[in-house]
Amino acid sequence: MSYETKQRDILLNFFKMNRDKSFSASEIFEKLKKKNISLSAIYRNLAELEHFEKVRKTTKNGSKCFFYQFVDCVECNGHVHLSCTKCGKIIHLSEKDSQNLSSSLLKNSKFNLDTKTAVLFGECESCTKKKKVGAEK
Amino acid sequence: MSYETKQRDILLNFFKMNRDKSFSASEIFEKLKKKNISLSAIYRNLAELEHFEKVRKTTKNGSKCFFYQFVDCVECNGHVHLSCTKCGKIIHLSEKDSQNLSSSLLKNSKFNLDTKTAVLFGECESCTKKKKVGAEK
DNA sequence: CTAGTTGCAAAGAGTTTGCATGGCG
DNA sequence: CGCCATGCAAACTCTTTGCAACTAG
Repeated sequence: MSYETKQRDILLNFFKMNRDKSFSASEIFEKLKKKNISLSAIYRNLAELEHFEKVRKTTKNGSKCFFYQFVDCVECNGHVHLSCTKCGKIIHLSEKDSQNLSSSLLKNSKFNLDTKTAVLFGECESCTKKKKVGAEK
Repeated sequence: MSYETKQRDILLNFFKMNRDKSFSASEIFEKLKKKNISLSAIYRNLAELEHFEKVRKTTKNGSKCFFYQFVDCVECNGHVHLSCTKCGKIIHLSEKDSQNLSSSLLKNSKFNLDTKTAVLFGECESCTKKKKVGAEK
């Protein structure tokens, strides 16, 4: 990661404008189509950014492709992330809650949670609300 | 799922002999090579078994393929699973711990954890021990 | 100018599907 | 016998890679 290219900027800007969401490579490609950045440039830059821990690569249950989320801060490595399977929103579990989770797993199940990569899937508050509203009709 | 075929039996037996582990389709294919079951039969039966909730399809961070684990009991739908990224072992978090986790996420982050599909990655007890032994050399 | 980066197209992995054949009931 | 499942190969999707052209420093 030595040159500052147009494509790298485009991609980083995209992530900065879309904090707390995760995207697949092709979603990014679609959304940046007008800006002329090739899919392979996206993949290569994502790999770079992942290597330098600016972006995290995650899997989403059921989906066959990878999702990428911006890791804004160093602290992101210290806490677990929640990911809404409906809208893709990322929720940062507080450091305290992450540690509680991690230590209770260690204590009760002798299991070393990998907080760097752990992602819990579910439904966020607003999507749960939406669903209820829909059901009331 | 109406006929009871040789291949279906082979696959189910394989899972029954390997409880608490998860496998990719090609791993299963390799291990059952001698028994003559085609990859596509494996995929099709896995899909069937998943549909009837006998098998759960999960993703493993970093790996590009799906992993399948046997869902032995109905209760498997009520608790969260831990998966060791080193040896593939599946640990069933107790119902109580699962509920604690789920309800604390709901309370603190307004997040509805999907316990049916949630899988936490990390390292199990024996793999953690092995690592330490290796380091002591 | 030199080395890193891009775009394109081809190659790869994992998974799915179409179709003729074969086996369960 | 009729229908479902199998095996094979081809198709598909997502991702990676090789290479020549391009560009930042």
